[in-house]
Amino acid sequence: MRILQLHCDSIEFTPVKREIKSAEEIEPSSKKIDEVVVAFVAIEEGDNSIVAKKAISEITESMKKVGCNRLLLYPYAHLSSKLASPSTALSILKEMESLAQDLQVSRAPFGWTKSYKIQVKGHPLAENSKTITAEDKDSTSDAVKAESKIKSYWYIMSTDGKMQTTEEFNFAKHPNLEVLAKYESAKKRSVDEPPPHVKLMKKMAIADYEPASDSGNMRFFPNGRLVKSLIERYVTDKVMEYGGLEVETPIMYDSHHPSMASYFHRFPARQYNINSEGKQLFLRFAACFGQFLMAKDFQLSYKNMPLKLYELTRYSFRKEQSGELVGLRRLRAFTMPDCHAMCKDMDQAKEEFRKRFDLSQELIKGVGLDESDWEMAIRFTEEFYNENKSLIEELVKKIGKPVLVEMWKERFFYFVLKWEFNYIDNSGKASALSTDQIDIENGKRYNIEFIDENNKPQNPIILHNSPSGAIERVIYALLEKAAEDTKKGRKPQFPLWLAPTQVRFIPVKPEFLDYCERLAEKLSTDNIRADVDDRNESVGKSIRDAEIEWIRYIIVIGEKEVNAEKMSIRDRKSGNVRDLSVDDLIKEIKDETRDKPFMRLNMNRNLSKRPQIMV
RNA sequence: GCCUCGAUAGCUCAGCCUGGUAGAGCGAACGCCUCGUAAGCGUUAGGUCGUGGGAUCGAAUCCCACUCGAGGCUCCA
Repeated sequence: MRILQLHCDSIEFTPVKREIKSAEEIEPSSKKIDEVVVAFVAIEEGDNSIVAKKAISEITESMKKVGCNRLLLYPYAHLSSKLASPSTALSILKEMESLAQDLQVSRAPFGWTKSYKIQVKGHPLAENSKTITAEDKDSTSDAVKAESKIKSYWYIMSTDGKMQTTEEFNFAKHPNLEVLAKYESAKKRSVDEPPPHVKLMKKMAIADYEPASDSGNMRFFPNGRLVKSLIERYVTDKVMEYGGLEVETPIMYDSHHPSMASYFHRFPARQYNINSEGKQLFLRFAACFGQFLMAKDFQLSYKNMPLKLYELTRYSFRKEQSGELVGLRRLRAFTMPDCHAMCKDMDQAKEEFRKRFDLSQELIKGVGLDESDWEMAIRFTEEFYNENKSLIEELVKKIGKPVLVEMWKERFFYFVLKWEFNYIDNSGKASALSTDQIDIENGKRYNIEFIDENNKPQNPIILHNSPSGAIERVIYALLEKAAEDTKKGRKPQFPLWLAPTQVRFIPVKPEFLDYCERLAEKLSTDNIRADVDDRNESVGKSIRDAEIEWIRYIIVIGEKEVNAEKMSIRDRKSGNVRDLSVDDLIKEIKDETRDKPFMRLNMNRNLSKRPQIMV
């Protein structure tokens, strides 16, 4: 965007004739303004809401200096040779006009040939030109600056509810909590090697970077897609069991919709922006928008509450800073289960909050992360704590170990209480998995209303729960955990229900291939992922390859097996070779994967038919 | 976004300091072997040395810019 800014005694302009088809519909009459700053503005390709905001804040600033409060926005194409489309230009001008409501703002009509008379003042600040781009550093808005100023008080709360400062607390028995506390409050980092999951996600043919996309947008190979699908299915099933109603909402929204504009004003986002036909669209960074806009259109009574809407976003987008993107830990496009509960009052919200806490805890264990793998952080305002001590203490008691507390003197965010489970990885980094928040602001912002017992409209309190956190991040945690196992001399493995291959058959000689195929077929009709190494390789080589793929059950088939009831089964978990019948094996696998979703093998059953994805 | 480091065959890496026709292992193709619980043997193919520019008779190697990745800083509503 280019701006020529002039402090004037007066300007008088007259629309003469329409210059373009999309010119504004106006009554072409002359207009004279005295004591005014005129901003001649050319909207350029790539300009967006951020540029508009920045332009207005710069204009406002310089107007303060010259002591003038009256602004005229004057579309002026000739300042630039790479103009935006007229429709975009007009909508950005309108946006600037609405952003400048603190001033007496007016706007010359767009798309008209105008004649004008102008009398510019003669002082040193009277004339000024600006070039404004989205990339400039200064685009961080006041809200972001304010956010960085809020003061946090850090404590550790023990299971008996006792709070000690992080300095007082004895971390001897809680090394991971210490890592989290240091990570969050002191921002201490000490890492000099890449996180091991990055290597593993490639090696195990789970996922990889896609250079043709933007950074942080991953591709998932068949194995990765399978693992991801299973976790997605599991989380969705559990949330629906809890009572979440699954919905689907658009991935992009109009930045100028009143609810969005208000939200951005308060919480400026790092979002992907798309300009299309004059609309400034942004890619969602959570499912909130879609679900709130949907709930707003529902007719709700207190009898319908709590109303629980759920969506698994594929994808949510956050344009994180490039330096912060790592493997599957921090992405720009990610899959986020997001379940909102609209509650009629704080009592109901608190009751629901408890249920979701239990759900999240169950879920995170279900995907294969033990309590020792993660640490809880809980954040609240001082006021909320004083009024709701018992709720907070109850949650800590449920976790059964001390948690990190962040307390704010005043509320800045839209929530009064928030907790997360943080996975602590090999490099001592903490990443949030499950989380829930009590939101007392967005019900009103989005005009979500229900009719209460007294026939009065009310805004609900909204809970924001991601019961597992981003699915990619769950996979990251599982891979980091596997890397840790390797480091400690244990064999790494996926939980059996997530293993891309659960059982592998290896024939001693090609003549036993048919028998292997029949067994694999039998297992797959029983919903077990079994495959066959039909390559002409030595038995030793085939076993080695199966071990490298972390396959839980490896079964070598030869003369002995064909003629006997039992097979010798190499079990990765115990490390032993055991003799089991097919039926006993099926039963064992069924028992271990009970209550978990199943999907069929996502690769050809025969190894010789598979592409080599990662060596 | 800023600072530091890196990018060589499908994968993992050597070569770079000290410029002179591009190397290994794994993987792939083909052939031999027909095998009992972590790598059987041989042959062959495979590389604009991340991209673009510069200095040089000559660049994977020296210089600059960019892209992508890693670590740190910042950020994570």
